[in-house]
Amino acid sequence: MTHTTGAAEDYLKTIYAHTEWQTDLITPSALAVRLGVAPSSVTEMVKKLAASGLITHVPYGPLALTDAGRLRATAVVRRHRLIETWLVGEMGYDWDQVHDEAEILEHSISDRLLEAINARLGFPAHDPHGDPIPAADGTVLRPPAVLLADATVGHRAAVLRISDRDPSVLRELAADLIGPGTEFTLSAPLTIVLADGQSRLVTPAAAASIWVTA
Amino acid sequence: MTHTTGAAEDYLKTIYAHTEWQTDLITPSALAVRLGVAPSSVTEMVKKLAASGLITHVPYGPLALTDAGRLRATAVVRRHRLIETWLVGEMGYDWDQVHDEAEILEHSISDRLLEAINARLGFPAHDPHGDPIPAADGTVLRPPAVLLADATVGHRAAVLRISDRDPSVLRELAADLIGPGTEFTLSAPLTIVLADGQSRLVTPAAAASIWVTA
DNA sequence: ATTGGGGTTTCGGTGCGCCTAAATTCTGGC
DNA sequence: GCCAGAATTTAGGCGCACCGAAACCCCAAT
Ligand SMILES: [Fe+2]
Ligand SMILES: [Fe+2]
Ligand SMILES: [Fe+2]
Ligand SMILES: [Fe+2]
Repeated sequence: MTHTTGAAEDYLKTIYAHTEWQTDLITPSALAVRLGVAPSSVTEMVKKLAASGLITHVPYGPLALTDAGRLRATAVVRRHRLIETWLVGEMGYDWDQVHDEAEILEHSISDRLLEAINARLGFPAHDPHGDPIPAADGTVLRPPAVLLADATVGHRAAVLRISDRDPSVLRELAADLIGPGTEFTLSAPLTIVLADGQSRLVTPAAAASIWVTA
Repeated sequence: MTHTTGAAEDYLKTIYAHTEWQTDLITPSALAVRLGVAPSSVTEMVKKLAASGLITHVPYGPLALTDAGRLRATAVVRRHRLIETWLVGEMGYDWDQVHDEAEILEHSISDRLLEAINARLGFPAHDPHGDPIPAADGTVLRPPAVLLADATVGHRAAVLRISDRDPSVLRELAADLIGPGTEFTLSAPLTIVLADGQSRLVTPAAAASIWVTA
C-alpha cells in the first residue's frame, strides 16, 4: 500500500527491534539515539508513519507498531538476517563483519533475490548471531531468553543470541570461541565455565549483549 | 575524493555506455531520454559532475567523461555486469531478468562483496549478454563489433553482445536460442542461418540490439 | 543575412530526510 | 500543588534530485 522508503524501513525496524527481547515501548528520544538522528527528525517521520497507519502515537507518548507496521518491520528484519546469514554462509564474511553490509542491502534486494538466497541457505531459522529469522508472514519464533548480565550465579544455560550492535563485543566473543549454542555455567558475575571446563571472564558490555536460555 | 551518489553514478554510467560501442559524444537531451528525466534535470547534474571534474562540458555542447569520470563509470559498469553474471550463474535468473535487479544493487553492494562475487564466479570476462566486464583499473577489453542491422549480406560471424535495453528482444532471442557466441551467416537482411543450417528471421528491433564480430 | 525551431539552460517550485534553535508539554521531586 | 528539567514538538532551513514553464542560444534552411 504505502511506499515505505529506505529511511522509513529503518525506523520501523528499530521500533520493532526494541520490543523483540523487551516488553516496554520505545520513546522518540531512544529511537533518535539508536538511529543517530536528531529528535526532531523522529517527530517528523513518526508523523508520516502514523499517517500511513504503520505505528500508533499519541503526542508526547511512546511509539507502538500497528499490525501493518509490525509486518513491514519483520519483513525488513527478515531481509537483514537472511542477508547476514548468506554473507557468512556463502560469501566468506565473519559474523562480526556482516551487519553494515546487511544494513544497506536490506533496502535494495528484491523479493525474488531474497527468496533465492533463502532457498540456497536451506531456509535457515536463525542468523549468525542467533537471532530468529522472521517468516514471510511475519511470524517470529522466539524462545524465552535472559540477558547474561541479569542471570543468577549458578545458572546453567546455552547462549541463544548475541546482539550485533557492538562489533567489538562480537570480535571479543569470537576470539573466546563463544557464540550461539555455546553451553556454560555462570560461576560468578561475569564469569562463565564452558562445557570443557575452561572458564572465561566476559566484559560488562558483552554480558549486556548476550542472551541465554532461561 | 567526491562522494558520487547513486543518481550521479547512473549519469556517468549512461554517458559511458553511449560511447562504448559508438564514437560520437552524447548530448544532454539524449542523456535525458536514456535516464527518463527532464532535460533540466540533466543540466543540473551535469553542472555538478563538471564541477567535480568527472565530465567536461561547454554550454550547449555535448558531454564527455574525463579520465576520472571514466574510471568511476567503468567501476559502476563493472558492478552492474558482475551482478548480472552472478544472478544468472548462481541465483537462477534468466539473462532477460537480471538488468533491473543489477540496476539497483550496483549502487549498494560494497567493494568487498563485489570481489567475493567476482572470485566465486572465477573472474569472468563477460556478462550474460556478452558485454565485457571492465577490470578494477577501468580497462575494458572490447573486440571490434558491427551492429547486425549494419552487417552486409553474406557476412559470416558470431554474436558478440546483445544490448539488454529491451527485455522483449532478449526474450525473443532466448526463445530462438540465439545468444553470445552463436555463429551464423547473414543470408539476407534480417535473416541469419545458424551453424546447424536452421535459419531465423530476426526483428528490426533485435537486429539493432545484436552486435556481431566484424 | 535572417529567422525559426529544437536543444539547452534558467527559474521557481516540490518532496524527502535531515538539521538547529525555540517553543511547548509533561513529570517527578519538593 | 508547583515547578524546574527533560522530553517532545514546532518553526525555519538545507541539500539532493527531480519537475514544468519560460528564456535563451545556435545553426540550418531559406
Ligand atoms: Fe545485523
Ligand atoms: Fe538499514
Ligand atoms: Fe544490464
Ligand atoms: Fe543504476
